[in-house]
Amino acid sequence: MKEPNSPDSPLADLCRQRGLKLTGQRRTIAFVLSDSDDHPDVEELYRRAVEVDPRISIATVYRTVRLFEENGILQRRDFGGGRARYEVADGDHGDHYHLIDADTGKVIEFENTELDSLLEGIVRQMGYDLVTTRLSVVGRTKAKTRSRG
Amino acid sequence: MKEPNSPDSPLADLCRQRGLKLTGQRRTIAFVLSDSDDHPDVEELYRRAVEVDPRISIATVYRTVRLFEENGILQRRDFGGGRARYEVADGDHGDHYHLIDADTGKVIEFENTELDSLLEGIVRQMGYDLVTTRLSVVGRTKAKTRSRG
DNA sequence: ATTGCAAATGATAATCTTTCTCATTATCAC
DNA sequence: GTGATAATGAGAAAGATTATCATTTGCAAT
Ligand SMILES: [Mn+2]
Ligand SMILES: [Mn+2]
Ligand SMILES: [Zn+2]
Ligand SMILES: [Zn+2]
Repeated sequence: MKEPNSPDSPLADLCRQRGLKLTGQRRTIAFVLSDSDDHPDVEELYRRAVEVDPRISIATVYRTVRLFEENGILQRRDFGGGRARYEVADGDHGDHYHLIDADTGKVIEFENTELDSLLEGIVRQMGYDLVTTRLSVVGRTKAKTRSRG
Repeated sequence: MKEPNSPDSPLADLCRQRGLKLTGQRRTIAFVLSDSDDHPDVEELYRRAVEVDPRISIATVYRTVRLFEENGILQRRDFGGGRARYEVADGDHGDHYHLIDADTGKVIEFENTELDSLLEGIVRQMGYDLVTTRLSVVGRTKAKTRSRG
């Protein structure tokens, strides 16, 4: 019986560094995540993982994203669609915010240091240390022809 | 049979203004909401409503918050606890943001016009009109004695 | 390479929040 | 007050996530 091995990936290495047991399923999910540059939910991750290795269950995908999130490898996002979405907590990708197109649902990332420090300052002034910022803005394209699309 | 009538409230008036049928249950829920200055979830609203009028079901609370939200009377909030929370969309209360205490879960409201216009500007510069801002920050009190609390 | 054991997996049940169904009841314009 | 219409209550159903448990696997020590 041939075992479909996924190639190693940056996330698989991270897995080892954290002392997590590197199973075939985790290698596959790590590979899929490293290969993604969007914000898939668990169902979508499951679809992509099955392409690479059919011996995987959605329960394991749920377990693995939770594990990865607890270990700082993944970030969970809530764009309000009922299901959580995930992206790699990448050091060089950097912290960023999300603009969601109200009509298409498309997610556009942006960074803004002025926003970073403004939020820092507001929270500090209220006597707190900033732990997490949960921010997404919904917008509609200005010059969009509406009403007969 | 005596029918426990809730007093009218600002929200009950809004109900009428929008042409919504003003049932006893809606009057009760409107009263409870007008009486609240926090961010209750549906279960909590249900508890408060039953105090006023036991002839109410949680299904109706769910239906009513949805109706009120669709009519701009309520705002739905997501503070990440799994259930939606609600507060009155009050004109004079004004738009505001939320700081959540990481240790206690307490929700602290704040306004900041600089943040308002910065977000406006960022979104406009990306070619969009700002529709909704979903922002909450999690913070931890600076001078809190941790680790043996 | 084999063994052994703790940990992970797959399949599915359970949980949790929210919505839906449908028979009954209440609102409101007349 | 009557009647058409919409709202309600109770519970089923849906959708997302977590828990259960028998089986399999990774991996450290032999
Ligand atoms: Mn949510
Ligand atoms: Mn079910
Ligand atoms: Zn992102
Ligand atoms: Zn508020």
